[in-house]
Amino acid sequence: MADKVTIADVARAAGVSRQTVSNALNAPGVVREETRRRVLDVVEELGYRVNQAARQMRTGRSRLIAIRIDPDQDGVSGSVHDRFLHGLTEAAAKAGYRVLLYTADGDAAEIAAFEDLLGAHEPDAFVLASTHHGDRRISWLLDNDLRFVTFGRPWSDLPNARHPWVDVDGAAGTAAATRHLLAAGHRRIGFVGWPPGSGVGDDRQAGWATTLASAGIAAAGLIRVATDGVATGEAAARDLLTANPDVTALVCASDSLALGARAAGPVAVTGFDDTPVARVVGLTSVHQPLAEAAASCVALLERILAGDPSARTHMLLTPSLIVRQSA
Amino acid sequence: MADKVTIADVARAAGVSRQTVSNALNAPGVVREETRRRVLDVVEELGYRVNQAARQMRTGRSRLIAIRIDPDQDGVSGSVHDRFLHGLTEAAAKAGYRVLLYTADGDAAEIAAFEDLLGAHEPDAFVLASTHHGDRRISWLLDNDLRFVTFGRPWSDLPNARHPWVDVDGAAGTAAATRHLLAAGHRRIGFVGWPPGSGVGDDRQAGWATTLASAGIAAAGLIRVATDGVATGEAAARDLLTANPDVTALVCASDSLALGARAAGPVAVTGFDDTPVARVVGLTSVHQPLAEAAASCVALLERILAGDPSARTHMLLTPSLIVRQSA
DNA sequence: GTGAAAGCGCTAACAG
DNA sequence: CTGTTAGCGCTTTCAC
Repeated sequence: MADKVTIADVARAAGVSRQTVSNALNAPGVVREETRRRVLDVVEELGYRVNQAARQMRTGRSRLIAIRIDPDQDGVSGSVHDRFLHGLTEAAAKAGYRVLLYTADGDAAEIAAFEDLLGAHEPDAFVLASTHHGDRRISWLLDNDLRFVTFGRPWSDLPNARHPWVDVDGAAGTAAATRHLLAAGHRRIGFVGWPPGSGVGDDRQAGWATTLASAGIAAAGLIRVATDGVATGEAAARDLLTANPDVTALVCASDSLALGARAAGPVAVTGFDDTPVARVVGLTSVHQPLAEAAASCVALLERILAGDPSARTHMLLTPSLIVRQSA
Repeated sequence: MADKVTIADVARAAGVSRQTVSNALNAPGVVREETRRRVLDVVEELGYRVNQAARQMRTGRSRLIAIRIDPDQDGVSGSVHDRFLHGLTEAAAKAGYRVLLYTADGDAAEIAAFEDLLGAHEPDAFVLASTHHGDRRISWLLDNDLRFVTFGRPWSDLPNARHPWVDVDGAAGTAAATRHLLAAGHRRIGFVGWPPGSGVGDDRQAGWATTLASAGIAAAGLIRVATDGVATGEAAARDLLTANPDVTALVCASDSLALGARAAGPVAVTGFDDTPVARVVGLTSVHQPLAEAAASCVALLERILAGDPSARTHMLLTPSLIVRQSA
């Protein structure tokens, strides 16, 4: 590490004042083109880099984006968050931001983490993943007038809940899976999902239900719920198939459930998330465009941080169906 | 967010000087117990938190630990890095540090990232995962006298390569797997691994070989290598079984290979990494204590950052075998 | 266009 | 044990 080179060094070498260097870097229009050039050359030559801490003291901006990292929950779909995180880091870097990690167990703990972080490293924004009904983190951030984007739409309509979000259209995913099964000739298509009330789960179920409905096929009675997991998926699928022996295909709300369903009988099965497991065992699954979702989060954040009020929007991305042997 | 409360506010409220507040927080021994108490009470009451940027300008320490995040490589074992990252974030938080992420494609790019980071956010230390032969990142960090720990031992003996590292004993893992198979009555036990020269792979192979040797069983000719992956694992295992029809068990260098090997014939199989896939399909696999590894990295880093020269050590952790149906 | 001055919040050094 | 002074590197006024 060449020892610390400050703005003063650059100014001296370029024969200008410190302020001119700062302007050349931050307000390109203010400095004569020729001067700017010379300054930038010197910057390059000396390997000068602005010191974030100093800049932050002055501007109050850290160029840091904070996000929580969890232990892979059910294990199988842990890779989803992982891929999102990678995309976020990459997109953030392109926009001149870095990603700061924190952990927290539960909403209350996460809010405490917000306070901690804000007092210490002062991230410019937060990215909240896995939003849920009555998400207190969101109202807290809103109440405190902080900048953030959620990856996941606001499932409960908070009174003042106009915050920017990015999400993947789960219903579109299961709809694609259902259409695929219909095209393959299946007519009795069941659904294995999660207990109602989980936002994400309800959404996925809706995609299946509406697709069947618009195809003029009754779907009633073909639903079984389970907490996420392979064993529970198998049990649920077995129940469903016992009650409805004519069912030939199952759309599942997750790869875990699908894996279980697959073991429950000789039916076509689709999963959700396109996890490594799906790839390995040849499971047809709905793939979420996570890198794109992450990039969208950063794009939204950039506008928000630039003070663009029209950035209080949302983006709903469409997933794609990866067809493999299982269906 | 209660608006920014500075050290001056605390000093005023506590009726002491700014410096005394700073001392109460940073040098507990220097301040009278009663004063310290009062100051801390006020700190609590006002919700004061030290501003990192300001502190960093003074002390030159950011309380940031940087680590690279990759897209899940082969997909299957992506969860390994994920779990490590979670453990690192948690352990770092306990030690008062935060984890900063960056991406880089290749050693050269990563070195450029080091320079960037060091100039801007100035992380106090780096954690390098997936070390490899002739790792130029390590020599660069060493040359620049920077603080870091590697998760993975130094595979090439650099001349000045006395840096702290944490690793999991891969050989012990495959040895445990091999012993398990021997105990189950297997006598002809093959190995499916990666091409030689990969450090990690060679280590895992050695565990299998030495265990068989010390059991007085010849292992020659029972090795097949493949680039990591399910398909390649299956092909390699098929070859091996064709050439050695008496083989009844296979120790594999990864869960991917093991998954493939399993499909190659009716043999007992063990994998490595205890990935979600292994759990789901019931594959016996070697489990790495990643949270512990991460905590060890942080512990080492803490000592290094405290200037403890004896911290230039290493820690080799022992993995455990998770026995499932496959073996 | 360019330069000089001030100060963000903190802590190391010193004086009391 | 406590208080004062100074300055980390940068950018936001404000003169020139």
